Amino acid sequence: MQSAFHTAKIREDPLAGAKTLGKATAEGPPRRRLDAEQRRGALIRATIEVLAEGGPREATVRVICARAGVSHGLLRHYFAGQESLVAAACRSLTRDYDAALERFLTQGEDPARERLHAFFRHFFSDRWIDDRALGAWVAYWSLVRSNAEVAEIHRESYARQRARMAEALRQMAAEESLEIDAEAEALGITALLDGLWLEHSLDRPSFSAQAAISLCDTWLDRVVGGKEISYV
Amino acid sequence: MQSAFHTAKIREDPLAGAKTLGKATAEGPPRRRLDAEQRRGALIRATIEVLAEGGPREATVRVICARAGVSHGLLRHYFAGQESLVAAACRSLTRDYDAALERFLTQGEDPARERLHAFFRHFFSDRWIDDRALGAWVAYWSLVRSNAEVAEIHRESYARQRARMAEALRQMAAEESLEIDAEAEALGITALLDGLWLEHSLDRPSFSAQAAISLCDTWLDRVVGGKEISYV
DNA sequence: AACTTTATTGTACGTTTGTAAAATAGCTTC
DNA sequence: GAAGCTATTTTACAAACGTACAATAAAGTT
Repeated sequence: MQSAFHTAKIREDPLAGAKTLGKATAEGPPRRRLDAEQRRGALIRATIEVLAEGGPREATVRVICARAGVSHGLLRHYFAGQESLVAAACRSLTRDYDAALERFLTQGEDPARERLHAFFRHFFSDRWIDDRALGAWVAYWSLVRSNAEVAEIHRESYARQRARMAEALRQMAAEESLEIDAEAEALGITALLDGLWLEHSLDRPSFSAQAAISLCDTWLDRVVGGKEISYV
Repeated sequence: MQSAFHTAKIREDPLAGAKTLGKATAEGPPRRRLDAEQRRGALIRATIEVLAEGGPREATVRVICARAGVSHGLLRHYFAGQESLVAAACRSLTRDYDAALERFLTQGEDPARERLHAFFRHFFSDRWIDDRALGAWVAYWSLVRSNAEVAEIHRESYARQRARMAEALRQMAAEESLEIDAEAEALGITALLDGLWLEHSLDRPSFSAQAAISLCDTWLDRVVGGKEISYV
């Protein structure tokens, strides 16, 4: 990887402006002991960022730690090794997604159809359609295949995702007196969401976020058609 | 990467059984000079396989060349470097996909709807749902972001993909006297295909190939519903 | 203020990395 | 069959890799 330019080795200031403690020498900011959970969180966040920007190949121990504003020796103090840290980052990623699903689909007093629409809007907003997000997710998918722990994380996360979606669809059907196969419809709209999100993230100009949201809403509209789906 | 076991350094036989030429010493099969296009093809194929099995991190120059049955020094004789080879592999990947699209959607005398259905079946058959295929595609996606050349490959490939799909849908609409927004419907079904394929490849047992095919057919059925999609 | 604990750094080490370039050998041409 | 071309291998090398571990210092305890 000699072609990749060297990232600055300069130690980043994890808490600029708080120089009252410790001695700030000319070599940079002083050490700061951090709460274990905070440090772990910072390392995980740094891993996601680096994974997102440069892919798995650039996500080396030294680069991750530099991004976290920490020397590379510290990684093994909080994680068993690089793989373990990356797995933790993947888990964090799926947790964020699941939290968004729960917030939009299972909370609030709005009709289910409106809650679903709100989630579509959120999913194609800048919160998720982000240069960084795609890289992290793609790196995550690439690890699902090679890392057993990450594969398990994915299995659980995907099942929960579909279950939440099916539940919302069931509520919508009840509110609107429709007969639907909620599991099959959930599988479909989840795949539609994933596919639209992937392609929109890969090449933003190829279609608008509004087009994606419309297509998802259309799926809901067409659910009414009620033709049986053979869900084997 | 000390955890990764060392792959056997033994030279693989690129053409077992053809030992009439050269001297086959005890150290392995003799060298074979190959046609430039064949050698390039072998290296590209090896890159896809390695990318698929181990992801971008394991796809090192030495591993790729070993898989191609060639010493690692040869890579630079056919490609400018590792990145260039990987870009060529991505191009090959999209070409295969485009060829399948053309074969199923634009050839034959069957009604358009049946041709689409045949493509769905093909897309979720073992030809595409393959442990190796997913890894290669995920690696490809991860490069779309970081490699400008691969990004351009994707842009062209995706546009062609949607155009072919839209054309098939237009034919179906004409044959069945429907009024549809072919571009929007193509965007939707393409995303549905991508999403289903991704999730099915990531975790095969989570739903059957038949379920995926049914969902795609259902999309076609529901296109009839004819509600206007605002495709911005 | 001295002592303990341990978070954090810095250095070291053996491997592996991508590429460069010399050495070798297969095929063609004369 | 000797000469020439170049595909292929071999060797070499500096840089970067992940991990181990001794050295340092920040915070808590007495």
